[in-house]
Amino acid sequence: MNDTFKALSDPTRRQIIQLLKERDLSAGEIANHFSISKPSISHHLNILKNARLIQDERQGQSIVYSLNTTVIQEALGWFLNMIGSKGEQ
Amino acid sequence: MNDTFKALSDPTRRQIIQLLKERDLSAGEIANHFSISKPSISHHLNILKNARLIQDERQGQSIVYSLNTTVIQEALGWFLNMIGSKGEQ
DNA sequence: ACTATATTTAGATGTTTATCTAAATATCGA
DNA sequence: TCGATATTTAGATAAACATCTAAATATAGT
Repeated sequence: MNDTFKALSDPTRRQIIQLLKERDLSAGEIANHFSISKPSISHHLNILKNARLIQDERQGQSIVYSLNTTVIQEALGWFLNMIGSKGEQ
Repeated sequence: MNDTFKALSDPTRRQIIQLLKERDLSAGEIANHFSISKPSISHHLNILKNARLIQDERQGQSIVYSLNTTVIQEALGWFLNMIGSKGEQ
């Protein structure tokens, strides 16, 4: 759970997740949306992957990333719990 | 929004929010739940306050903190959007 | 006004993090 | 197998962050 929140604490990584919400993208396609270097994007992708927020699959020369909504749902649960009635859970 | 996620990325701060979900607490009462120093807790409270996740009110010698669920609801919205159907919004 | 209690501010320190460039690895097509 | 393309790994650096102790501020009660 901590890995999830840590991963989501960076704006670049949240934007990557938003991009992947639209459609699966290769590492290069993701990098093209940003003005930071490819190695930096690769680093962010790795953090998201370790948090299991995204998954990757090689397709020929490219590595294609996709969203894992399961983990996002878990984080959503945390927020729902915080908003639930006092003392509940 | 970034302040919200940054604030929630620390486990101590998430725990503080969970404590305040149960009931309002003074800074000292909050600090008693942790093994870190009072100034460190004060620092965390300040970060949560700047993110508007909590609010404070002086009551005599104490300063009592309470949750602001409005901002939590905004963050919840981000997650709901991520889970919504592809391309939506 | 003085003392005790509650909390924050100031300043220092070690760790983590985001970023970069350069080099390494992997795949594809000719 | 060679050259081009795609991505990651390695190593360095500067900024951000969590924590500490000591000192400052604020309130309350006597």
